[in-house]
Amino acid sequence: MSTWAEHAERRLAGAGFRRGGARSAIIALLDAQECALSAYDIEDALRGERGVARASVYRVLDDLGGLGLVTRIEVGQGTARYEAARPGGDHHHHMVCDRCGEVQPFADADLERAVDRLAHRVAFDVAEHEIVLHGSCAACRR
Amino acid sequence: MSTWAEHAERRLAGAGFRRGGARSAIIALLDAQECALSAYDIEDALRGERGVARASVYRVLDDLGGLGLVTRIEVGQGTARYEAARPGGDHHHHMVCDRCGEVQPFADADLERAVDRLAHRVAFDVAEHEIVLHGSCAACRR
DNA sequence: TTGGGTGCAAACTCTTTGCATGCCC
DNA sequence: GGGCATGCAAAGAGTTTGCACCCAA
Repeated sequence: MSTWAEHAERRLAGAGFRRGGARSAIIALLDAQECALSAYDIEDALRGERGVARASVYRVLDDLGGLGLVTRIEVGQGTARYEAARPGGDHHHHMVCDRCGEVQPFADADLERAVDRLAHRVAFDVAEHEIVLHGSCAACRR
Repeated sequence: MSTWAEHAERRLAGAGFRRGGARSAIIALLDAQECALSAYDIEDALRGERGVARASVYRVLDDLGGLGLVTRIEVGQGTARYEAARPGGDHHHHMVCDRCGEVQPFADADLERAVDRLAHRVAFDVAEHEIVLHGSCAACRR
């Protein structure tokens, strides 16, 4: 058993990447999150401790994405979000509050089964799926 | 029984909008589509017959979206797509080929039921949902 | 020492906004 | 004639790229 950060660093090393301060900081940050962060969130969160250039944020996320270590989600509003792709059962999707922009994760086995069944029926080689619920969160609904 | 274009024009008039050539052209184009178009697709398709400025494309799509007449979908790649929201049973979702970018619609009653059941269980007022399958289309898979 | 990793700044893409003109009512 | 609809151009936001410097190997 090891953390996702360790797993990611190992995979990167195995893929021929060198180590780097910016990348390690981003990986550690992602590992500590419960839900997806935008590139700006990441840049902002790291501003204090060491600072990472925006370009590096995108480059690192792209590298991690290429190895399947992070998942990129689009919740609308034109900003992509990224989260650690932990191996094994943490598969989940997102609810987005269209008023305040909050993003909350949820998981539903029924839904996953329905997607799996569907994936076998279509003329598409389905590798991933993304489900986004839009609406109002408890605080905004009132 | 009437076309979606007529329906849309009527709703716009009812909401206090005036008529306009650019908007009618966009509405007619959307009505003729089977699947979602990007803003660029729309500008491009209309270039010959009358030409519509990019700004107008976005403004019209925004107006239509505000009245619930079009659905905006995000399939990744940072570009939004829009399609006519026809009242009644044409609810569907999309499969995106990550290699060639093709977007294909699909519908699945099982999936819809699972989403509906889920929507009742979560601490969110779910208004809409979007499901995107990523993978390879038949042509790219080979 | 070598080449990948990073920072900075500029470029790019998609989208929105400001303002002047034109058309619907 | 009045005011929304439209076109054009510039501004914004998010993301990508070019290039020089730095650091891991």
